[in-house]
Order: sequence, then C-alpha cells, then structure tokens
Amino acid sequence: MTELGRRERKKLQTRQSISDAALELFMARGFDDVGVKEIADRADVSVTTLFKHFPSKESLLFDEDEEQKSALLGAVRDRPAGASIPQALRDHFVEAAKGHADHPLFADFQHLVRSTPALRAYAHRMWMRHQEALAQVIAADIGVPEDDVRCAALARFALEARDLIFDQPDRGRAADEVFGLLEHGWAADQQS
Amino acid sequence: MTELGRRERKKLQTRQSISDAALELFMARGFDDVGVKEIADRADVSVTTLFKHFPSKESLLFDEDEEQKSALLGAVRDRPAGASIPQALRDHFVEAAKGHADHPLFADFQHLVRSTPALRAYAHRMWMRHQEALAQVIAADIGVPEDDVRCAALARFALEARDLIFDQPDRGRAADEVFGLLEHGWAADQQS
DNA sequence: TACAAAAGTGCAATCACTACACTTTTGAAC
DNA sequence: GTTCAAAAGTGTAGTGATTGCACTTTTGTA
Repeated sequence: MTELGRRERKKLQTRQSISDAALELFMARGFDDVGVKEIADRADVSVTTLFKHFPSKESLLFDEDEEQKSALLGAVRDRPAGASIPQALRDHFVEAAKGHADHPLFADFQHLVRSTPALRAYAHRMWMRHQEALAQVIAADIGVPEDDVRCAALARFALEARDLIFDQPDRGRAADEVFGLLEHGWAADQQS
Repeated sequence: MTELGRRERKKLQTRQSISDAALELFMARGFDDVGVKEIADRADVSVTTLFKHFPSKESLLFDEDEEQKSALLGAVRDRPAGASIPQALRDHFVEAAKGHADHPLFADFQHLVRSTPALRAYAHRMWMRHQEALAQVIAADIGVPEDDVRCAALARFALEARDLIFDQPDRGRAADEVFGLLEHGWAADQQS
C-alpha cells in the first residue's frame, strides 16, 4: 500500500534493532537482569534514542497489537451464523492458544512474561485496552447503544477470562466452563 | 485482645505519622508532585525508615484491607437465606458504595486514586488479591473443590464488576445489569 | 544547493528504591 | 539495676529507569 521512504524505513529498522536486542537479552538473562543501557548498546543506539522509540522498558517486548485487536473484533463480528458472542470469543481464544503452541519460541516468550511481574502487569494492561472497542462491537452487533453496561461487562469479563483460563491445566475444559458461565449464568448450574 | 507494648505502639505511631503525612500531601498537591523525601520530612523520619514501613510510594495510601476482605467474604458466607451468591455480592458492593458516599473526605480520596494511573493500578491490584480467597469461600459454599474454575471465574468477574460499575452514572442500575449477567448469563436477555 | 524537519546523541538531572554500616531504643533475662 | 540482643531508626551512597536539554547528523524537498 504505502510506499515507505528511506527515512521511514530506517526508522523502522532502528526500532526493530532495539526490539530484537531487547528480546534476545531478556530471553537469555531475564527482564530484571538486563538494563536499558545494555540493550541500547547492543542495538547500537543511544539510550535516548531507545526511549524515543519505546515509552518504557516493558514496551520493548510488545509490538503493536493492532493485528491482535482486529482479529479479536473480527471473531465477534464475523462469527458463524447461529453462534453466540461468548461462544465466538471462546473459540477465538482456544484457536489463538493453539496457534501459539506451535511456535516453540513463543512458549519461552510466554514464560518470560508470565514469570516477570512487571511484564505480566504490562501485558495485561495492554490486553485490557481492547475492552472498549470490543464492547462497541458487541453493542453494535446486538443493536443497543454503544455505552451499554452489559456489553462493557461482557467485553471485560471475556478479556479477563483469557488469562484466567491460561492458568488452568485443562484449558479446553476451563474455557467451556468459564464461557458457559458467561453464556448461561451462575444460576444455571446451581439448582441442577 | 492483644495488649501492645510500648515498642509496638511506637512503631504503629511512626507508621501512622508517615501515612498521615502522605495523605495530606497527596491530597493537597497530587501523587506525582510529591516526593517520598518530602513525606518523610513531614513525618519526621528518614526515607529509609519510610521504606521500612511501606514497600512502595503507592502503598502509603492503602492500609491493611483485612477488614475489607473479611467483609467481602462474610457477605457471601453469611448472606440471607435464599439469596444467590451474585446477589449477595451485588448487595455488598452497593452497600459499601453507599457507606463511602457519606464521608465527604472519602470522595476526594477516591478522586485522587482514580485520576492517578499509578494509584488506580495499585488499588486495583490490591483489590484483585482477594480473588483467591473469595473463590475458595464460594467453592466451600456450594460444595465443590476449592480450585474449581467456575468459582474462580465468578470471583474474578465479581471483583472486576465493582470497578466497572463505579464508572457508570447510575450505579444501582448498572449493578443490577452486570450482576444480572453473572446470574443469568448473556443468553438470557438475547432472545427476548 | 539550501533549508527545515526528523532522527539521533551525550550529558546531567530526577526520583523511587536498596544495600550498608551505623547508632539508639527497648524488652526482658539475670 | 545491669546487661545484652533484637528491633527501630539514620545517613550515605548507590542503581536503574526515565526525562530535559542543547547539540549534531541525516534526509526529504523546494
């Protein structure tokens, strides 16, 4: 689409160098045992430049998740006929988890993030940023005002559900139970 | 119950001085515009001592929430006969919110916390710490293993719900809708 | 070719937080 | 009452992320 000039290409290249350096060092020695100075050195830029490209040390590991976001919204918007929204979200998460299981590198990355409090918190915050957009897609889908509370709640709960499920040993079953709760409510199973 | 010796009394007193100093300064000038040095000075202790009593700058504003926690667990455990768990949690949150509306100082405190990203995040993290305990109480109540996923999910969603509801203009209605979702599920309202 | 914007640099500073080695206080045992 | 070890407190010096500033270099473009 958009042809990038040399300037923009170089800028992206610098950004990528920094990002690469950070990933390698963090994976090798852990987030807390690598300083930004060392990353900047390896990427052959100054610390100042590093912070012109990334707002914080944590952000070095997380590139734009525009893709992730649109996949999420798409999963709801373009769900198969007859599928409910919670079902669509459940399926989307299970699929995504499967896709990640392929990449062996990704598992290490996940482990790094989940075992480092600062990264875990940052990743969670980034992920929850999608709440508003998701809520709006849901609201549009069922034809209610875009600030409807129930849509906001479903969006929030579903996004939280992903992390909740990730901790469970049997993720498939966990996903079924958690999204079952969202779909049919707490009351559904209690008096059975 | 426990008689406190002079030593422990003095320790608590020091802690309180620090806490008071922090609250006053933060309320007057905002969280980010007050340094820990200044707080320590006003409390007439060293910065080192300040950090012996509190693990971080944010924690200066949040005292032990053991009380809050047991109130939360009690609301579920001792709920009126016939009330469901989501209902009990809903009522508990609505009651708590009312109680806070009384204290005029509390409103300012709330505003400070909610308008300062670092504090907002910290408060949220503290609040969500109750998830595990709440999940266990729920599990015990309905007689399932304490690591049941649905209980963990209900606990998490309910705790998240509080903050979600707080943002809404009409909190009573919002509470009804959000906890209605937890109680009866997304499907319940959709095909009506 | 000249010029303004963009990208990058180096330095000094801020600020939360920690490690350390030290003094003072205090509770309790003798 | 004296003694002694633990607890509480202090001051200093450091680390490490992040920012502001004044500066040079690069690059698109007129």
